[in-house]
Amino acid sequence: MNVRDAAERSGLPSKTVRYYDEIGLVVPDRRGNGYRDYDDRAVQKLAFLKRARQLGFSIEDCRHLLSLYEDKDRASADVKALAEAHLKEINVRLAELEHLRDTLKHLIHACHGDNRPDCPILADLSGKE
Amino acid sequence: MNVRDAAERSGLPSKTVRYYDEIGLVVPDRRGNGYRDYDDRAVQKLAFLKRARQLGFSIEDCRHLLSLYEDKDRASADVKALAEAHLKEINVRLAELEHLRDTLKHLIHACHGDNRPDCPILADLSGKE
DNA sequence: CTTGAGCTTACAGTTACTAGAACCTTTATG
DNA sequence: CATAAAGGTTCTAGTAACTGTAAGCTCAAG
Repeated sequence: MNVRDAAERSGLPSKTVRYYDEIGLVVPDRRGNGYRDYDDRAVQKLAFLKRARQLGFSIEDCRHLLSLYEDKDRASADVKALAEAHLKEINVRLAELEHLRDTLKHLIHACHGDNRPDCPILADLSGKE
Repeated sequence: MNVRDAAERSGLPSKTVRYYDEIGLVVPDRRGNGYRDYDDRAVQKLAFLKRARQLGFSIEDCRHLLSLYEDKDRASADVKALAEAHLKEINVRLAELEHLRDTLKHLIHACHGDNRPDCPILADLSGKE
């Protein structure tokens, strides 16, 4: 099937599907006219990628996951290790983001928000600590 | 003072300080030999930027904040609105990240992680739902 | 046969830097 | 005074993961 159909079935934009071909993630066959030709297996891989990307795995992680996915004899320990490393990163990002939110919340609360030029947000940003 | 000193005092890498000059965020004077020459005011602005970037404001937000910071007659309502919009984005990101973490946690827990090729993480990624 | 949709490639732009190369200036030392 | 190290300059390219745009080829329908 053509790229558009593969894109629709996998839920990705066609631009992205072409991009995944370009970087060698999912390389389709080509027809006589040069058009990409995706089969069901390729569409499955694209859908797999969409899900993995949504879960925040990087493209390189995805490449790895895809090869494990392809490999019937892969060890699930490999996959688990990858997922665990990823979870760790997510927890770090979460903590940072929460801290950031608290700081911002505090600043917004302290800011009167009227037309007086005195503003605690700017005061904090300028390093009043 | 030279770029290195300005960088050290503001807590930014000198590369970044030069970059901020290039994009017109903090443009220092130049000496006869072409060297950048930062004064205390410029260093203050750099430090301001560091803090604002740490809080997750984009460069364009920072440009806006900087002009408000410079403007003695700015309305703190403007700053507050910017901060509130930013907080909203952060909350969205937080919710997404939390959801992601829960999914991943669940998957890792369900994965036995030994050498058997059967792996629930890959099963989920392939769209078993 | 023409029109329009859909395919192709290639190149630029996005964000916020970072790395490296080639070259110039200043400062410290023998 | 010569020189070498340290630090300054600009420029280009690379990063992640696409997205947008343009020029041009192919195909299906009327």
